[in-house]
Amino acid sequence: MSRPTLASLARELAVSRQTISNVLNAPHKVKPATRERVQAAIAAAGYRPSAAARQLRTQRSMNLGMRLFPATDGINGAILDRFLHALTEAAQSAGYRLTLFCADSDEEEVRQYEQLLDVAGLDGFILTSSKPDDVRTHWLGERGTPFAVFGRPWDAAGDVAVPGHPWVDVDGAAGTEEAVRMLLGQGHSRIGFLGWPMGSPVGADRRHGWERAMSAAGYAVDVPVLGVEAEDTVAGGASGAALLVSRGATALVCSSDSLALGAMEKLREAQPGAFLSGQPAGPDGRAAIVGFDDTPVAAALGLSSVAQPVEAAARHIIRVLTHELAGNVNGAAAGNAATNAAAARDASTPPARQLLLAPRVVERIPLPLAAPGSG
Amino acid sequence: MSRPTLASLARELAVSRQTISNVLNAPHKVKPATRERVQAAIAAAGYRPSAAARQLRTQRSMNLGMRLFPATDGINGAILDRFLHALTEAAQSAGYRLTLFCADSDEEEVRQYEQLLDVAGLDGFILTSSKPDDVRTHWLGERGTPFAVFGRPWDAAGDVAVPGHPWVDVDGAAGTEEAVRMLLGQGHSRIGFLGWPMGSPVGADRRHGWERAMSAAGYAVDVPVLGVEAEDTVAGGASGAALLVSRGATALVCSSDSLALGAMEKLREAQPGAFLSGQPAGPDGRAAIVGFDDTPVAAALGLSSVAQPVEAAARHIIRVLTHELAGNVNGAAAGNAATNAAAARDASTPPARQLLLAPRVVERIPLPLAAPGSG
DNA sequence: CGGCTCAATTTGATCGATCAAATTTGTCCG
DNA sequence: CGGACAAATTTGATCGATCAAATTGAGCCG
Repeated sequence: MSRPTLASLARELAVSRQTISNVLNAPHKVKPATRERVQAAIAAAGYRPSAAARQLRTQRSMNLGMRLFPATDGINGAILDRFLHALTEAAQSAGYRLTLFCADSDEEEVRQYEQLLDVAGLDGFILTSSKPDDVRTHWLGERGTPFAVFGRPWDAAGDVAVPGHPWVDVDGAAGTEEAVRMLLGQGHSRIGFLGWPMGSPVGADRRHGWERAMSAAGYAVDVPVLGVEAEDTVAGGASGAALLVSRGATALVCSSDSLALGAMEKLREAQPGAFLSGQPAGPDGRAAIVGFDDTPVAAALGLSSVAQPVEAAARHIIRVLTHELAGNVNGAAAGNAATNAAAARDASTPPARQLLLAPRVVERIPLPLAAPGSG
Repeated sequence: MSRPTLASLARELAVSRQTISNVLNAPHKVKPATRERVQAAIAAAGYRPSAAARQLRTQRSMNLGMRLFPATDGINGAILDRFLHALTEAAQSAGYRLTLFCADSDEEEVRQYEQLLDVAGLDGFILTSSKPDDVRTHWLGERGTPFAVFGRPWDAAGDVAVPGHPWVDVDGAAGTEEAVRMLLGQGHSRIGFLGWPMGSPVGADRRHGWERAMSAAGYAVDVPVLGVEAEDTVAGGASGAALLVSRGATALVCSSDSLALGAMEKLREAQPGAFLSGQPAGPDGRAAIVGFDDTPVAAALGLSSVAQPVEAAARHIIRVLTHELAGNVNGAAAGNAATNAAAARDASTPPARQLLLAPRVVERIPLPLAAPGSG
């Protein structure tokens, strides 16, 4: 026999379609006795309402969309895997499905929104890699389509703007700040920063944390000297690290694991054993290089790194988005600008529409095999 | 004004709904003059048929499902990014959408199939990581749901079984074979193999290619000695490499980039410069270690690696799946067991239902910064 | 007992497309 | 001119759910 429908189940049970529908969507409207009888029948028949029919009538698809970027890098892009998985899982347990799509540019992405809204009736979108003056958020905002962004909205000056749409981000500055504090605690004082070229708000944010921590520790004078820019590649990390070491740095905080990896490679040759295993200042062989993103490579090589809580970010994005979709539109009223996860956890209060999560530094001991004399 | 519908457009044009529908789905049934008039109106109004309404009537959702595995490793899992992106892109340009979902186990995955088929009416599934005696393919096969697998069906003995469902895979043995040939060409003869513990059909396949190439070159006698198993981690690679070197290996073919990375780290310490830069036999500083999967890490570190054509695999999976969905069910008749991409390219002939793609070895020169004297 | 209220349930219309069958239009030819 | 036959177009029913309004039933009270 084929899939049961409301009508077929209704006939079998000698009740009306609407009663069964109510059991599912408004149980309080149904007399307890009937409700239980119907519920039992639903379970027995394995009845599941058709999303298409439901969508046709209600104009809601229970479907969220997200653009999949091409895997450009891979070392840093590795956290996308984790983000996507957590997102899918969270959406799923909130009763939503996740639809992926591709686009070559932001304009193309907007065209896809339009199409997916018309054709598939998606209920909302999740955006990543927010940019200053983002055409996508403008379009969605004007149209009134619900969405949430992983990444702060950066205005043209690189500062945080407040356009009021939901977003979740990780506080990069707090991450590099903590990394510096860790290195200070290990006895380092000449701590360099290896960052991306100017122009990236994310990069500027991470650099800012380093500056703040250095200044707070009384090393403000070193900031102009020990901050270096390099292209975000392994080779860039190598040359940047060489420069920093020549300027007297004994420890490095990097904007990415690619850079950190390059630095590690370079320093391993330049000062075998000494630098890498933390000799100048750090006890018990701790690395004096800290990367960013805590990619699998860092874990594999024993490289310390700043870990972003991407799973928490993904879960919160879904929480905010589904909250808005549940009818709680807008919300300039409540729950803005939280700086910790507390507001995010409580299910009863509305989730923070803007949330900045703190990363944490994962401290690692470099692979023993990198130390001489073990082969 | 709101979204145009078939009815609203029909009223405007003074034709019937069905005529417009025919223009879209069966243009030949409409008189050219009318057709063009309608097409113009469709374009002008920006009309797009509602997928939900269409699905309700036709019972086809134009939606494919794929389970997203948790990012366990990341070094090796990195190719998933590329696969997923290519898959999404191919599905999109074939007019299909891609829905993701999560599951904790294969049984749970099957439960998700059931739910997604009932609720969302997915048209088919893409499976990854095929296993011997796969419950998922059994279930889908029995139920008659279309699907395609990235990965050969391995029977319980680890050999290829032929259950007739569509699959695409990469010929791992051919990859390791080519890697060995490359190393032979560089003058190496004692070429070791660093693989996973027994039990993985994929691992056995890769080892097999090494054995074959070694035997073909007249080094069959070395096979029992120079094949070593290690856990698929960087640490495992390090200890395995040490063992192989102690047995006289001068070059290594590995089952993964994780293993290769570990080997590289280890050998760099043990025989600085000499081994890594190919001194024993290879000229011009070529690496004597070859990894597998060509992950971003390998690229970053200048590690040679066997590259899987995952994009081509993804495109072919979509091609086969959509071909079946277009009504060409089954097909024990035509297009089986192709061993190259030729059959895959021709759009007129039916796509091969089973396709084994050849990987290629990406030869790299180790990072210059790893050579002494450059810092 | 009649009438009123409120809870529980049912009925008919609707969402936006396609299918199958009916109808209109057009062409050709005796 | 009329009739057969094919081409082009239209009509009514349908997919499977929800919405809004109508109906039935129970309980209460004067």
